[in-house]
Amino acid sequence: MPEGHVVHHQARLLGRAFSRRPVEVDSPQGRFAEGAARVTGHVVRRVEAHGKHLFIAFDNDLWIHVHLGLFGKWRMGRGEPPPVVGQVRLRLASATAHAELRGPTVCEVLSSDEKRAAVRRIGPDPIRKDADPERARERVVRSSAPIGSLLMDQEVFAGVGNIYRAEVLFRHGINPHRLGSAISAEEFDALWADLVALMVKGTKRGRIDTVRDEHLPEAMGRAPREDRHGGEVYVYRRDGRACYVCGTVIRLADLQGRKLYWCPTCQPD
DNA sequence: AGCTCATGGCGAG
DNA sequence: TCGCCCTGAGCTG
Repeated sequence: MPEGHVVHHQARLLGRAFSRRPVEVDSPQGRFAEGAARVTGHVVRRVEAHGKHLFIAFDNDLWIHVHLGLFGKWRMGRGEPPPVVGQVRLRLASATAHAELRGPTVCEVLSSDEKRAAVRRIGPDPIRKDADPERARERVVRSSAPIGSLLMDQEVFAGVGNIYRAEVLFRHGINPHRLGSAISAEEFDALWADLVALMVKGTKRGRIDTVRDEHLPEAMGRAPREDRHGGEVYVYRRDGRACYVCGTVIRLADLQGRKLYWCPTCQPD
C-alpha cells in the first residue's frame, strides 16, 4: 500500500539485487505466465520508478511494468525463493536473490515504445531529478478542481498519495477544497519544494514523517504517535483528535471516494 | 472465524 | 459516483 517513496525504494532494492544478471521469471499463480515467458532468462538492465509505477528493463528490449495499487506487495530475499504460499503473480530469481509480487493492479510486459508512452502519461514526480514542475504548475493554476484532488491526480503530481496530500496541505496552511486556480505562484513553488523534500526523505527512511521539529512529541510534551504507516504526521488519520499546532479537532471528509483530513483552523477556507 | 479498512486506479453507467 | 480488482492487518467476538 505504497505512495511513490516506497516504489522508488523498492526500485532501488530490485535494481541492486537483479541488475546486470540473468533472471528467471515465472508466475506461480499463472496470471502472468505469458508475460514471464517473454523475459525469463534475460539479463536485467535496470529498474526505474516513475511516480507509483515501476519498470524493469530486460536485454531483449522488453520491460515489466508493475503498479501495486492498494493491495500489491513485493517481498525480497537472498538465495533461493521459498516455497510458494498463496497467490504469487510474479517471481524473480537470480543466482543470489529472489523477489515475489502479490496482488498488483498492473503486472504486464511492454515493448520499449509502449514503456516510453506509459512514462509520458505519468506527470512530474517530485522524487525524480528530471521532473519538470512547470508541467504541474500549468495544470494547477488553470484548474477549477480543488487542490486536494489535483494532488492525487497522477498526471499532475506523480507519486503523491493520500498521506502526502493531507500533510503537505497542512504544512502550507492550504484548505484542500481551495481551487487550483486560487493557488498563487508562491504557494505552488512552496508546495512543490516541500513535496520534493518530504518524499526524498520518505524514500530514504521508508516511512512518511512530516512533523516539523518544534512540533515533535519531545518538543510538545506528548506521547509519540503510533500508526500503522509508521511515521509522525499532523492530520492523516487523526480525525476527531486535537491538532498538534492549535488544538482544533481534525476534520474528515470524503473526496472522490478517498478520505481527506485537515485542520479547519490552520487551513481556513 | 469473520468483518472492516487500507498509502490506488479503472471502467461501467 | 459506484463497484470491482485483490491482499493483509487489525480489530471483534
